[in-house]
Amino acid sequence: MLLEIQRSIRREFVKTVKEVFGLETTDPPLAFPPSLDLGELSIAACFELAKALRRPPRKIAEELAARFRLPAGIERVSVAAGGYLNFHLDRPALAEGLFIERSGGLAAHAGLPNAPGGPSADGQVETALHGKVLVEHTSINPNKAAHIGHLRNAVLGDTFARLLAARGAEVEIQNYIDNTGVQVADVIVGFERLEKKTADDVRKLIADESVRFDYYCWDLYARVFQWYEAEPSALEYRAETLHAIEEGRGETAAMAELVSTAIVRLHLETMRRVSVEYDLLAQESEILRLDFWAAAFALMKAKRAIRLDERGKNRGCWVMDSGDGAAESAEGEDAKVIVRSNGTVTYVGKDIAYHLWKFGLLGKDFGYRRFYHYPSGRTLWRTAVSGEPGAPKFGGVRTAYAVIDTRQSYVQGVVAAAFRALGYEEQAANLHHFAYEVVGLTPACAEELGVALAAVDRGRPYIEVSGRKGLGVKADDLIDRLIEKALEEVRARQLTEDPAAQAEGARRIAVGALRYFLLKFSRRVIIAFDFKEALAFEGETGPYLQYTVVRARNIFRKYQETHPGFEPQKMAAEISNELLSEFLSDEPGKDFWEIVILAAQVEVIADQAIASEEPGVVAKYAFRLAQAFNNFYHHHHILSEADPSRQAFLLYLVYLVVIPAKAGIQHLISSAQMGQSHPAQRITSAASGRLPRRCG
RNA sequence: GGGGGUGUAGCUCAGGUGGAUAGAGCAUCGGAUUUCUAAUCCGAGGGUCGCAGGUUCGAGUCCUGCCACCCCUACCA
Repeated sequence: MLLEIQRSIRREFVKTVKEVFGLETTDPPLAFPPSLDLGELSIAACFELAKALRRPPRKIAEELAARFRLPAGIERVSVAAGGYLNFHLDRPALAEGLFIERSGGLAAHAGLPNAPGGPSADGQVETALHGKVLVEHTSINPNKAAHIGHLRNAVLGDTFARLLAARGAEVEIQNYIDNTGVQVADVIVGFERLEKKTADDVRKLIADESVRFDYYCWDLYARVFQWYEAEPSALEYRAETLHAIEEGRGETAAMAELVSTAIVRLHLETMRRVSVEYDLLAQESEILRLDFWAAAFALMKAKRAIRLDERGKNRGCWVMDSGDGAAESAEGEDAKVIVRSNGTVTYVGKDIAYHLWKFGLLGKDFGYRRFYHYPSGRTLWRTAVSGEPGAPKFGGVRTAYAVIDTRQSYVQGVVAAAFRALGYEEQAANLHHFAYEVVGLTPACAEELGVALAAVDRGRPYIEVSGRKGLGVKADDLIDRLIEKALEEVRARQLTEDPAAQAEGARRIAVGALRYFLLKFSRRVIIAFDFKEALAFEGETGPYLQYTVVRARNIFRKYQETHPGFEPQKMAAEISNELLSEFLSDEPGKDFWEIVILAAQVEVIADQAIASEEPGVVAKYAFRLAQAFNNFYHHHHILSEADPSRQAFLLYLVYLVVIPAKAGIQHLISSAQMGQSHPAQRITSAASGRLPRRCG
C-alpha cells in the first residue's frame, strides 16, 4: 500500500519537474517528516534543484506543489520550511485499503501490489527477489558443539531468508559442511593419537546416550591444541590425518566421516531449537570427490584468470592477482595462492568452485540424498557422489548470499574477483558476502565461565572466544539456561497449570529472547556477550514483542466472549468512511493515525532490510510498533468503552497493528514456519574459536 | 606497510542513498496499577556525535588529515 504510494509520488515528481522546468531528474528520495502535522511523506529534492534552476528552493517547491497531480491516496501536498515538499495522505482511504490488504487478501488485490518484481518493490530489492535466491548460512565446522557465534550466523541468515521469502522470493537455504578440513582432522588426531580409539570405539561413543558427543569433541579439540603447543612435532599427525581424510582412505577417513556426520546431526538439532532449518547440506567431500575443482581450474586456466607463478615466494603455485585494482603486484606480494606448489587446492579454490556451482556456471552437479526430515515437513538433502531420485533442483541461482563472518572478507573478495576475471560480472555483482561481526564475551562473562584474566584483558571491551582453548558459551547451554529462566517467569505468572503448556510457553519465550537479542544489533558490530543482557525479558527484547501480540489477541478473545461470532478481520464492513475520518482526523485522531501510518510501513521496512542486508532493521521496527501499541493500550481501555462506534474503531485499529506486529515477530523470532502461515501474516500485502566453516 | 571495521548519554546500541528539535533500551530518580494479567505505561536527569580542517543553503551522515581500539593481509580453513 505505502510502497505503491511512494512509487507514484516519485514518478509524479519527476514528471512535474520536467513539465514545469523542463528538467530531467532522477527519482527523489522519500523521507518521513519529523511530525505528522507536516504530512506523512516528504521530498527534500527541491534544495538540490535550486542549484540547477538558480531559484530559491521554496519557490521551486511552491510551483511544483501547484502543478502536482495528486496520485490516489494523497489528499494534499504542502510546502514547508525552506523548501520541503510534504505529502498528506488520505487517512480514511489508507486505513481502509490497509485493512483490506491485511485482512486476507481479497480477490480484488490478488497477487498484484507487492508481487516480486512487481510494481511496488524498490529497484535494488527487485533484483534480489527475482528468481531463486540462495542463502548459505551456519556452515559450522563439524568437529564440536556449536557456540553463540554460530547462533548469530544462523539466526541472521535464517531471518534474512525469511524476509526474502516473505517478500515473494523463492529461497533455497544451504549449509556448507567442511567435513574434510583441518578442524575435523584435529579432532580425529585427538581420537586416534590421544585417546587411541578405533573407528568402532568412536561409533560406540556416538551411540552412547549418556555422552553428549559434540561436547565431548569440544573438550577433545581443546586438548589436542594443548598437545600441539606442548609438542609441536604432533603437528605432523595433523597433516597426515588431513591428507588421509581428503583422499578418503583408510580407517582415518572412515572415522572422520563418522564424527562429522554425527556432529552435523547434533548441530541440526541445536539449530532446530531456535527454529532454523535448511534445504541442503553442501559438503566439501563431494566438491573433492566429484572434481569440482578440476572443472573450475580448467575454466580459470582457459580464461587466464589464474597464472603459474615462476618466481618469488610463490614459486610453483597457481595464483590470482588479488584485489580490485591490483596492477601493482610487486614481486607477487599481492597474489593469492589458489593451488599450492604441491598441487593441492587451497580453501579459496574450493570456495570458488562451490560458488561457480551456485550460479550454475561450473557445468557439473552434485548427487543428492535425503538426510533428515523436519517435523515441519521440510526435507533436508545432502550432497553425495551418487544421488537418489526425487531431489529438487539445487543451485543454479541468480542471486546468492553467503553469511560468513567479516574476518573472511578478504577471501570472499578473492572469490568475487575470480568471477570477474572469468568474465562473470553480473554474477559477481549478485554474489553477496553477508558479512557480520563475531560474538565475544564480556570480561565479566569470561570470568564467570572460569577463565582467569590478566588485568589488561579485564579492561577490554570483549574477550574473543576460542575453540582452541575451549573458551566460549555453547549454544545448547545458553538455550537451556534461557528456557529455565523463562519457565520461572511463566510459572510466576500462573497463566496455566498445565506443565506441558508451561514448558512450551517457556521454550517460545526463550527462543524469542535469544533470536531478538542476536538480531537487535547491526551485523557490523561485535556483540560482547553477557548473560544478564541475553537473559533479559524486559525492554527491547523478544518477549516484549511477543507479549504485545498476546495483549492484542486477548482483547479480541475477551470481546468474543460477550460478542459471539465476532471476527476482527470482518470489521471492514462495519466501519464507515465517516467513522474513519472522524477518528483519524487531525486533532483528536493524531495518536491513532500515528499508529496506523507506522503499521503501514512493514513492507517498506522489509525491503529496506533486504537492500541493506540488515535484518536488525526489521527488529527495530517491530519494537517501535510494539511500543506504539503498548502506549495505546494503556491509554484506551477498549472493552469498557461506552461509545459503540468508538469501540468498533479501536478494535479495528488493534487489528491493523497486530497483523504487521505478528508478521514481524514471525519473521524475526518465532518458531512458526512462514510458508504455511496465514497470508495476512506475511510481510506482503497480497502476494502472499572461530566461526562457521573456514573457522571453528 | 597495505586493506577493512568501529568510535554517538553512566552502560549497550539505533540513527534510508546529507535534511526540519540527535533517539531507544538498561541503569538512576519520581509517578501510574488490585488490569483488555504490568514481561507494561508516563515523566525527569544525563550528549563537545573521537579530534582538527574542508565541501554547501544544511554534516552524526560526504572529503582530507590525525588519534584510539579491533580484524584481515598463510602454499590454514
